[in-house]
Amino acid sequence: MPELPEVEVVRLGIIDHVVGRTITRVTVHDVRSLRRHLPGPADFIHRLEGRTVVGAARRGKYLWLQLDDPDGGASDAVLCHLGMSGQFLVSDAGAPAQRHLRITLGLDDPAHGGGDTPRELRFVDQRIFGGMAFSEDGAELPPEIAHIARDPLDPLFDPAEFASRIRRRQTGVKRAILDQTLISGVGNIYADESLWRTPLHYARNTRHLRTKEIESLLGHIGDVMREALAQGGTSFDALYVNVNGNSGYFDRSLQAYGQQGRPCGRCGTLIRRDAFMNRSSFWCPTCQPRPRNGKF
DNA sequence: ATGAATACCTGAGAGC
DNA sequence: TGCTCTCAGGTATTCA
Repeated sequence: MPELPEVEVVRLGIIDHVVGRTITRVTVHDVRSLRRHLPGPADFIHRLEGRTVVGAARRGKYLWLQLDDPDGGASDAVLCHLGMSGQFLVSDAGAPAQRHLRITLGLDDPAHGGGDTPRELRFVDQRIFGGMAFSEDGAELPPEIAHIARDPLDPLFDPAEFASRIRRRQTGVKRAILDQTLISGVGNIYADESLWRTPLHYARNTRHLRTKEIESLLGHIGDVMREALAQGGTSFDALYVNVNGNSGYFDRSLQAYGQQGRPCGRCGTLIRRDAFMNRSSFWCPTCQPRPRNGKF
């Protein structure tokens, strides 16, 4: 389940394979992966073919390929979201199609004059929660995601503003940190891990959080993401990228997520699992006591 | 405006 | 064995 660290691993994994390359041919295998590109697949293909990728950027869980501006006009982008199951692969053009291949971007390398084996950037996505869209004038920040807050790894992320905004909310703290307009990049796994570390129960009311609790939570969100990124950042092959969004973090370091019935690493109490927001929350009943009256 | 619920998706696994 | 059901969850949309 790609959250911020996994998306950053993907960005780092593909960047050297796409920057400086021209998109020669676009194949849309499944139009559902273009759900957010309203003009449709023909328009998507037309706008991409012939453009050169000059960079790859990210905010939260969104990733975008920055395109050159041949007319000296607006600098466009290809906006991508991995959803639940999205992957990017760099493949030889002749390699057989993957099972859930949705979109293929054929790449040319002008610097090598076509002498190398042609490569493709392939978007594979089993559940089609992710997708791609052409973003006009979106190179710096796609307007489609301008409402998304900066993420905790962004140097311009403002902790004081976050503290101020979250305290004006009247909801559970986990709902708040999953809200991408307050802080981006946090998904269910890192939400539970951060809340366990702080520790805070997921239903604690944002309005009654103490300043120290917000500061601590924010610190742990940043820590858990940096640790996950450090573990995932070394796992991809430099030449044939198969970035599957699995940073390798899951197997070793999770203290709460998916740990129901196992002893808490801090106190030994068995970790519990609750249904929450059509998903699950994992928490330690001793370290993260359930609030009473929605307060503490 | 804010908060909460729902639709969108596929496949693995459980239960019968 | 084959069927039905449940579960995984990020985001846009809809409703209160």
